[in-house]
Amino acid sequence: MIRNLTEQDKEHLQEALVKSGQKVTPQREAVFTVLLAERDHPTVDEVFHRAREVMPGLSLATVYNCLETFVGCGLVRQVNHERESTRYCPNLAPHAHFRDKETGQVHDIELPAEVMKSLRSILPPGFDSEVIEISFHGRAQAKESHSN
Amino acid sequence: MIRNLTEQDKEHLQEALVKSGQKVTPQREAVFTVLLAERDHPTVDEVFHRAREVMPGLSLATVYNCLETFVGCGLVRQVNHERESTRYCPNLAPHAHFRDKETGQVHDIELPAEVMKSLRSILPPGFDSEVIEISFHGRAQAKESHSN
DNA sequence: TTGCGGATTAGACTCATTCTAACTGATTAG
DNA sequence: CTAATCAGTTAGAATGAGTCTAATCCGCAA
Ligand SMILES: [Mn+2]
Ligand SMILES: [Mn+2]
Ligand SMILES: [Zn+2]
Ligand SMILES: [Zn+2]
Repeated sequence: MIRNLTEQDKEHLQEALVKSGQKVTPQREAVFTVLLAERDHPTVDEVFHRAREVMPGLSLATVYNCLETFVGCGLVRQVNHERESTRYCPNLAPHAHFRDKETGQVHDIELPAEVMKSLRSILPPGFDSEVIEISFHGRAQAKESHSN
Repeated sequence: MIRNLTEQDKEHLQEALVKSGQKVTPQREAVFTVLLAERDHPTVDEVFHRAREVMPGLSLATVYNCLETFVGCGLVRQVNHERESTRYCPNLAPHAHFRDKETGQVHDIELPAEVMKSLRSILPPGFDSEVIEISFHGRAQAKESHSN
């Protein structure tokens, strides 16, 4: 169910943490493992329950802390749709999100550099944007999910 | 401060409400007036306080109700940025939002049809989107706000 | 050993939003 | 005219995601 981190994933985690002056801990490894295992944009609660299967003592507070830490050092992105619970995404490539009206599932949508550029170009002079969030809402044909 | 609704605005309000089987009420007029008076994407609380100046007995619950009604009949859009309080926007033209990192102010960004089209085009087959939300976050040079 | 500082933890707290149940007031039916 | 109806309004309670607090825990270094 929850595969272990590859050596490469471990390095990725360690490098990002150390670079921002923080430590690799068992809890952080567990939470990161959960995020990489199933890239379905889980909520904090979902991460919590999944991580507990492998580390039963883990607390919800720590899951919040770990995720905040990861966001802070650029390991994951937060994903919000309206006022629903925040979800987390370890996909670092520029991408948009598509939320299925029926299932609630969130899908990644690749974002070509050319589209990014045309988006930046609509900003009037004086506006300088660091982050652009794009989210779609609609129906997606059921297409069995990659078990990764 | 809070200009009254023009005849045209009143018709717009009435038509949208009646079309979805609802009534024009003094509270709804007051809330709508507030939204049109200052197009700064106010939160519910801001709408509440502004509307109270002209209708002191108005309740917060009613402001929530009115805004939900307006969203339901397409008179205004909800605007969310991360998990901040929901804001409301009466601009019905397709547009994106730019949130100023420093001031928190939200600005409308016109969205050319051509950009919308290129966005739709990045959806893989099987994905059908009704709503596309685009939001920028960064710095905007202070440029005195139009007093409308 | 002991001390330090970051990390973890349980539980209290916040606060935007939603829910509930009583009330109001306009309209309709008898 | 009453009375029934019904959408809308209202105050206040409840909800729940997220944040905060204060007490440990623990690896490391003096
Ligand atoms: Mn789907
Ligand atoms: Mn500004
Ligand atoms: Zn994603
Ligand atoms: Zn707007």
